[in-house]
Amino acid sequence: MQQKISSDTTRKKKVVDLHVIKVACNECSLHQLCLPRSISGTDLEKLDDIIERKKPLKRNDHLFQVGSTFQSIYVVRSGSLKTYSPTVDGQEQVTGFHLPGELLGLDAIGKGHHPCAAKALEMTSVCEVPFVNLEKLTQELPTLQHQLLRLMSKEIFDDQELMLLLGKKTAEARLSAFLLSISLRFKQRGFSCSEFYLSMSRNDIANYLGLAVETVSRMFTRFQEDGLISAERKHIIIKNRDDLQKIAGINEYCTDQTKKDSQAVL
Amino acid sequence: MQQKISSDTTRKKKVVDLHVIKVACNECSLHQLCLPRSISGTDLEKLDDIIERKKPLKRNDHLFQVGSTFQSIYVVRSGSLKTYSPTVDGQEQVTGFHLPGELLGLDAIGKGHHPCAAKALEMTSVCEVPFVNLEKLTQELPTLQHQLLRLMSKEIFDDQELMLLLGKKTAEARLSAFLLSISLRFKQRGFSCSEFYLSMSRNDIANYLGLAVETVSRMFTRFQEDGLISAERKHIIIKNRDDLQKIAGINEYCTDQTKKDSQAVL
DNA sequence: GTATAAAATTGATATTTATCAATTATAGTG
DNA sequence: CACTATAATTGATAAATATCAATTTTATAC
Repeated sequence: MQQKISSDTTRKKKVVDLHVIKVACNECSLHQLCLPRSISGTDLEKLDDIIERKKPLKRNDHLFQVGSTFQSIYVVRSGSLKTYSPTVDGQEQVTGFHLPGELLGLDAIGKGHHPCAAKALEMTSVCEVPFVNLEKLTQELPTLQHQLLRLMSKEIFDDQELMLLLGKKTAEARLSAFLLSISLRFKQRGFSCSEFYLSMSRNDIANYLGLAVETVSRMFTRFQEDGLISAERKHIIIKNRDDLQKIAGINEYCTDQTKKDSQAVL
Repeated sequence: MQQKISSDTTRKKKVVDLHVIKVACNECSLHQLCLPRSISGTDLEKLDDIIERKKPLKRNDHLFQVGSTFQSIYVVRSGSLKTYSPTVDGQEQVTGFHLPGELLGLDAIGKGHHPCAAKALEMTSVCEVPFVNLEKLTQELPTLQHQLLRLMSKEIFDDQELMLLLGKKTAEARLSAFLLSISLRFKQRGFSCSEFYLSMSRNDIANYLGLAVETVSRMFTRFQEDGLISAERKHIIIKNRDDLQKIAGINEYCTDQTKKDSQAVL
């Protein structure tokens, strides 16, 4: 239960680190966690004190393996990762994609080890937050605890939205819901929601959606023919969001704020 | 942010309630939350103080509606519920089933309102835990906070297992994974894992798994013909767990503890 | 740059699953 | 108990998707 991580004495001075984090984490989901409005200067230093920067991961590097002991939660700073579980027949099943500002490892707190592996899809850097330290700190800072609970709740909420996605019957409904989901997540981090790069392969997408690669490829082609999107390899442009939403057949993923609000009411 | 619930003065005496809860919650997931080993007698009273018993729900009664403001998390004491979201075309999509000892409402903490509705599948009773009180109490009791985080993490973990289920390609893989999942959950609560009653309709199952009702029905028939299960209406007997697991094609849901352990190691 | 490997696309076919329609079984109600 | 509505099953057919095979494109290594 002792953490070796914070015994690292070669770390740069707090103040400098903090400054960098403050700037870079502007659109990060940990932003709320790291820098609640009400937090005081000394509290902020305490929090900064427990956050580590991992050295960047290269494509296909693992952030953690299946079954590895849980020590920290991670926030994607840049790049992206996929999480996956091994299946009986030696294949892997992709369980999620993690974009900048999103969290990894929350599913491991309960059991003490990671139920899935996390692999970088491209050059990726993450922040590491040793959990024992974070938990200790939440006892001192009630706002921090509240933020942590909110973030975990959001994770549960997001997972359930993805279950809605995977519960869809047709391949086109799944793929369009997937694309809208990615689009929304980019938007939430301050990126364009109508134009973005998919870092994951068609194979990963197919695996994740429970479809054959060929089907996914054909759907991409069809969506292009129908003028719904432009897909140049990994470069995606959403050209007709409305129709995509109709195909997805769910009101969960709409980026239109008015719709989202009306949905929230009863 | 004020809670009207605890202003109820007609509630029975603490000590009596506590006793009942202690006995009945033996196999409840809130057991860990309610009654951590290290908790002292007075702390226990404090905790008991914030737990409410709702009056039992009849079949098709709602525990909460979509969009209703979040106030409490709930634990299923007996019976069962389904959660579902409305889709654009006026249909509903089932997002989960909740068996005795399982939690509801954790997905609502972040946004402050319930993203899905919860409806009783049969006569059902739940415990209600007003969240502001719980959160306040965790500040006093570090063990309680730890348990709460563990439970939320477990929820995330469970959701991801279900995503594995829904990501499966074939109908038979989905249904067998579903049955094994239910079986495991019953086992975890101390019920039989080889014989149980499904409280949800075939329609709900199909909806949840992203399949047509007819397909689900046919799969039930096929599984019976193959001697995998016995399905007399809602009464299910698992007759050949090994083959079911092969069909499910994943090692996540195995109830065999040895397999589970070996899986945990890298 | 070329060679090689990996990823993505496309086509043809077989399998699976949804849909439509009808029947049977079950549960709820007066 | 009969009556009604709902749920579940079964069969036939159409539609969707997986699989197999081949090709093209892109990425990576040398």
